[in-house]
Amino acid sequence: MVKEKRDNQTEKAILEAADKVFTRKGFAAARMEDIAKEAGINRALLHYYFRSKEKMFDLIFDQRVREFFSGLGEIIGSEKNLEEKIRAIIEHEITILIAHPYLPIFVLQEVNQNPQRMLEHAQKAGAHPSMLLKKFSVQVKDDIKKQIIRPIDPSQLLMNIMSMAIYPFIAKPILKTILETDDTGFEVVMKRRKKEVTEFILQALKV
Amino acid sequence: MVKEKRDNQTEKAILEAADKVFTRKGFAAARMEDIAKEAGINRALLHYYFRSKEKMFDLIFDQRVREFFSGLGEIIGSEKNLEEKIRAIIEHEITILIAHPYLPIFVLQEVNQNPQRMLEHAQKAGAHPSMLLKKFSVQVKDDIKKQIIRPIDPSQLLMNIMSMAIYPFIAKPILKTILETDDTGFEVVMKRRKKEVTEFILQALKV
DNA sequence: GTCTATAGCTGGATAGAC
DNA sequence: GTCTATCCAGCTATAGAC
Repeated sequence: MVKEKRDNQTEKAILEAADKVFTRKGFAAARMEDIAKEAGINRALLHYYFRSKEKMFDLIFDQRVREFFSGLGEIIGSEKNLEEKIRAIIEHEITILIAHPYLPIFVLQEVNQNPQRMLEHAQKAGAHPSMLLKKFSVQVKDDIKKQIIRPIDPSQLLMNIMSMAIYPFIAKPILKTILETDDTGFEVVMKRRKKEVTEFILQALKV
Repeated sequence: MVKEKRDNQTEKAILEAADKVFTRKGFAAARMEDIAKEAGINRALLHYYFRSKEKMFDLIFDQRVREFFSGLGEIIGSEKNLEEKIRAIIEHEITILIAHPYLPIFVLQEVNQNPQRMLEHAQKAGAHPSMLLKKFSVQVKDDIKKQIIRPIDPSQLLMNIMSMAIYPFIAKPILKTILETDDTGFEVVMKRRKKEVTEFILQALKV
């Protein structure tokens, strides 16, 4: 089967447009027309390149899930000590989310509607999520025993770390109101947040 | 204009069904047919009672936004000291969210798609959100000056509190996988979380 | 490879019988 | 007040010209 050669430029434009529209609106509210307009082409061409809305979405979603979980596995699996890992996770998560503020609400919204799908995507993406916690737990318990940190449930600690890094981006519109600021100001607050959250966690763990 | 008497039973059933479907799927993905089936009636009757999908949604959404912000204002406005307020906020938020786990993802998803709307609803609901932060800030700064707690940016502290209370419910499907548990187990973890998070925060604030 | 035109379906809303 | 039947807009997807 010979495949016709495609204009890479168009394909790329479509993917970018699809990403924009899907991440902002979610699957159900996104319209093929929106994507076409964003890409500067017409609807028919979308189908020519990607056949169906679902197929397009799966491509984007898969990529975004990887991004959402990216790095976390490597950091937890690395040889760093606990404090270094906490620093690295916060730094990594917030940096990614400043660049892609719509990422968590998009992924979590779709995951909530179809928990099944996430598992498939996560497995394709590599590491099984429950392994993350196991590795993390061992190290935390070890540090507790050595009295490097005070006693704490490792899963609760991991939840705390992820919560403080990710939630503000999900609540962004609310926070912009509360903080009386705009996108630029929000970004400044999030940058400052890296240091603030790290300190907060380390303080909470002191023996 | 005489209004015909309506069967309260049906209206209530519809509202319950609408709530279920809207909170699980969001506005765009929800179908009137889904709601009708859930309520054990047909589509036409939905329109008879609530005229349009949007009107139904607004009713539900308004109620849910109130619920989402409920209590927070009273707690922050109360005469409690900071530690008591932190304890009360965590207790209150997690208790509500155990009863309505879909609440945050629903509200935040819709708010992200239409930030305008939230402002209207929030104002109808009473207190303007930025006043919350101002009140909280005064108290935090005061406690810092008195050396009751260590120095910290009040908005970052408020974000930390809200993040740790709310985020796990948004990430519930992911957490269920990571923790290798089901709905019941998740609830147990969240109940334990009340104490864990409160301690975590108070530790982090120690001078 | 890209466009216009249109088929075909889904889902919100209304009319009208009971 | 509740149902069946139907309308109509909006959307995905395809056919076919260029």
